[in-house]
Amino acid sequence: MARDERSVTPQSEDFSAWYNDVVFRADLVDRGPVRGSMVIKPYGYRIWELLQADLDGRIKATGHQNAYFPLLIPQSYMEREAEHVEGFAPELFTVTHAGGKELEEPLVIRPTSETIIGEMMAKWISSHRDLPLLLNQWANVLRWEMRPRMFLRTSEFLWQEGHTAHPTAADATAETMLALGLYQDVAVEAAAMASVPGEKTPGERFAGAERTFTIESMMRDGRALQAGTSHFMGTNFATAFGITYTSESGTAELCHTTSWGMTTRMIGALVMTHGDDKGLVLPPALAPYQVVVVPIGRGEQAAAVSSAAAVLAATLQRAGIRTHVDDRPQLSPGFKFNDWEMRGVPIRLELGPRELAAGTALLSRRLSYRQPDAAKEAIPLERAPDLLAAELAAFQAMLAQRAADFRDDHTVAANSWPEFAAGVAVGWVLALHCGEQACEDEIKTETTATARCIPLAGEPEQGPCIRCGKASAYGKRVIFARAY
RNA sequence: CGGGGUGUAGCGCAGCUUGGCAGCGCGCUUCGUUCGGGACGAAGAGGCCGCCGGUUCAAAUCCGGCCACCCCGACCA
Repeated sequence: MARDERSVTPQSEDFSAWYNDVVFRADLVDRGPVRGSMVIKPYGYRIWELLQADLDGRIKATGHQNAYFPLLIPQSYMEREAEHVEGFAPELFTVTHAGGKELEEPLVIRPTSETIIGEMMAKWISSHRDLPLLLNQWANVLRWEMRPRMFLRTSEFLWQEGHTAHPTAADATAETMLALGLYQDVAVEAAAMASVPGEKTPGERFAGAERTFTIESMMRDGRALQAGTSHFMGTNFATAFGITYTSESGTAELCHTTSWGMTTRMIGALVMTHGDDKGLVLPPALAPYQVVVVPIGRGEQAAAVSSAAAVLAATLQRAGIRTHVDDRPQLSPGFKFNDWEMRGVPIRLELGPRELAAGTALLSRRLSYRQPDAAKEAIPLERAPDLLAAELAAFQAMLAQRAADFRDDHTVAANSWPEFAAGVAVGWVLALHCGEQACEDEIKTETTATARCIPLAGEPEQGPCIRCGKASAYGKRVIFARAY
């Protein structure tokens, strides 16, 4: 391949290869020794920490408390909810030995914690006064995946899982929607993604849930990615684990439970939502470095430039802007420009003798939507904190707008099968569907597209199924797409 | 599980057809010169050629077996 060794595979040539190039070259991740495992490197982990802090704040602000449950779960727990075990059995890691001896009962490494938390909830809840019980945990989970992909599907991943118990179905449903709303807010406000909240069709439901909701996001190859999910369990787990309470009138009642999760997959989603052929593009809200200062100059100039860079960085830090000075002496400015573009830093400031003399810094944006040729711009140093705060806010908003425009530009409403097939090859399709599983399966076989969600905001509409012509279900259009 | 591919220096690869001193580029170390879009020179360091066995005077190379990882589908956050 004639391509420069130092750049990445273009998206248009092979999106999948592009993704791999970027996550490694941007220094987000490395491969672990075990199939499907990953080492999240400091730069990638910082993104996770920022997302985590944002989401954790929202979770706590809505009355949930963090707790931590064990990694190891008795195998028998998994088997108590029939659909749940059936759904997860193929993915389980099982521990059969400990202390050099075979265990009497095998332990599974949690693929998710409904069962062990359900068991504990049953113990902790006895009265209607104990409800609602609003728990969350930050943890790692393990699932044996057939086809791993960095961040998107690894055998071990990090997430947050909320687990709540409520007296009534209405309360639990409200909680399910509340959690979905938190995810949508994080996705849009922090990650600048254009997610669509909706409900999963029955075939796409979580194992053991009565209703599953999702936020679906569009990646830059037109595929869909589930970026967060929230489940209404009804009384399924309460029945399996005996999560009951005594009501005000003294009767024994089953709780209604929920669970909801968002994962390190979000990092992959960020990459595929905003990235381009120069590499990663990070929204300021989640960028480890929002501004990178590149000092330019050697010899006599170096000292003056580097101290000015340090002063500038300190000033910006004080203003709450995550700033980094790239003072690596052995590397040329040009190398650094490319490096930080690869790593997705929103704004770069060049500081050399010319700027020093003029009392300015040369500002360069990682991406300029609708003005791809926008030039570098000199900004006065004394106004840098205010100007950069504004620039970062504008950059964040620009990315969100760009993602929304991209989603809308790649979404079509189809009323015929040819339209459907063509639409789903390049993006999302809104179509009426009969709701039958066999029909969904047929669509998948023919186009590889699946029902992503029934958008909450969809307009009421009835008509014939896009595939089989039977009467539509759900009362509105369904999003179909190829998915990750 | 099906299909394809790859295992040789930290990374990317060549060498294998036709057996004969283990190579190249990048990176790394030291010194010097450089620094406004991926700098240059000189001198260095770095190897269980995936593993096990076989053939041979001699195996990275030929033969047999095994293992691992990657990519494309089915499963999934």
